Amino acid sequence: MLDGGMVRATSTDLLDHLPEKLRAKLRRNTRVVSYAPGSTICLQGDGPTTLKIVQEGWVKLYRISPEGEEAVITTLSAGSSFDEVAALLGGNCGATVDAVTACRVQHIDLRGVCDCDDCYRVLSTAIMAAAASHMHAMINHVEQLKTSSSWERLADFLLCLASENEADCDTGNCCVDLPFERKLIAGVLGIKPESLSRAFNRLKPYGVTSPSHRIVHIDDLDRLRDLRNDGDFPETTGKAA
Amino acid sequence: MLDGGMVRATSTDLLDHLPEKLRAKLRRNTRVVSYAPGSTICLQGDGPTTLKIVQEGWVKLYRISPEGEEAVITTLSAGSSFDEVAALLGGNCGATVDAVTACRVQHIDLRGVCDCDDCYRVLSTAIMAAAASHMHAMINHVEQLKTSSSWERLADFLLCLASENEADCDTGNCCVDLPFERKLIAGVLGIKPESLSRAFNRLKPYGVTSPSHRIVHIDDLDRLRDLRNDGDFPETTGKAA
DNA sequence: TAGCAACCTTGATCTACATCAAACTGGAAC
DNA sequence: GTTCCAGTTTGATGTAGATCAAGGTTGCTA
Repeated sequence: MLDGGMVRATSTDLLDHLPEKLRAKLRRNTRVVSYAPGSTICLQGDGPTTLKIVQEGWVKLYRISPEGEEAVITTLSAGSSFDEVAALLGGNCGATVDAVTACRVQHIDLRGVCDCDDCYRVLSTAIMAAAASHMHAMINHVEQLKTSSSWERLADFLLCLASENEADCDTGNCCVDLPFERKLIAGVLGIKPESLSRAFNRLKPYGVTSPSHRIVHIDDLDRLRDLRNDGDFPETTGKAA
Repeated sequence: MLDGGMVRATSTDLLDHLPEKLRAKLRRNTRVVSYAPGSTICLQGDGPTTLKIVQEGWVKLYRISPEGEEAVITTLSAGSSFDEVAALLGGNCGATVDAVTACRVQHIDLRGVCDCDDCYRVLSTAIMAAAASHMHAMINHVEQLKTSSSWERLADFLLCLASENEADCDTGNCCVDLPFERKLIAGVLGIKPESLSRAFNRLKPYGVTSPSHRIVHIDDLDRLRDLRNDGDFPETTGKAA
């Protein structure tokens, strides 16, 4: 529910629980590439594709619609992977991926890696787990797009970010660093930047303030969480309190 | 693009290319269940779940949001499977599934089926292929929700249905049988029934007419397809021609 | 075939979000 | 610092879709 349309950064990744022997094998097929912000990591349809794991920074997956409009599918950060299944089965890249911030990405060529059934079993299990988790996130995203308003999705997005910085945020107040520009946040939420700005205004009466473009302060996480669970709504015409 | 948010019915299913020996093994773990329209096949969170394959009829996957609103994730028909990965890895059911029409569903218990690595390799490959295809469909759906209007999504939905009845529909005119009630079509498209009704009206000037609630006639498939590719728009105020 | 209930459509109105234009901000380069 | 420019906000207005209420259809049952 509260994934805010964004796959969460984790400290671990898909390779973490593989046996050392297989990891060594994969390491030999790995190319680590650094990307400048805005550069393209792979294009939808490219193939045969590699397994990609974000080591550092943020990337966005997106499509360009026939009308030329960009549809952000999701954003990913360190620990997240993509194209897992396609890499193992010899398929193509499922969406275009751009670096949002400076970032470092592992490209792992899985072709021929799993000549032994044992390897295949272990690796495919890890890959299926990752695929299931992506599926879960996408289902949440669709649910959210179909049932929540823009400010509700924004609240979910902020709560999700907050729960990632567990360090300083369990309950009570909390400072959230926005990982990328608001235009992209708008894209993730499926709205325009102007509407995002107004969505932030709607959350102000609920203790969500923004001392600068990249920082958001939440007075009371539980209050915001309740807002998203109770069906309790902010004033339709609400402005800064 | 043109999947209309709906995973297409196929004559074949996930099991079709498995070796006979494995299929026999799976058959021993299979329970075939018939469902009346409106009955529930499984609940989100149920577990450990089974692999489910629709043999006949239509089912819908959905979630109930905290506010009690139903969000249709997708609909599936004969040949489509769900919960594949969760069944193999011992996870839970990812969404609630209801029978939309009378239908027959295989439930396959995958626990313990793959004691041999060989089986696992073959089965997991088939499962990953199915998972990748679902992922692809979900990405299309998100793209569609974020970039297309209600009538555009309806056009995609109809074109998708039309392409399934390939028999009578390649180009030119074509009759589409709606597989379920319009209220559910609205849910699939992420709009309300009233809006669906108006979306149909918008498509009338483009040769989409409806002699009865369950039948839609498309004068010229290519014209409708062009409409979705060219960025050419129907009149904002368009009514029945 | 009459009656009923569920489904669907239509009209009037309201609201959320988009659009367009203008002003504002804040960080990078000079 | 000043300048610049992209990113952001704000205001005015337009439009798609939601909502609410009423009226049609369709198909089932008797």
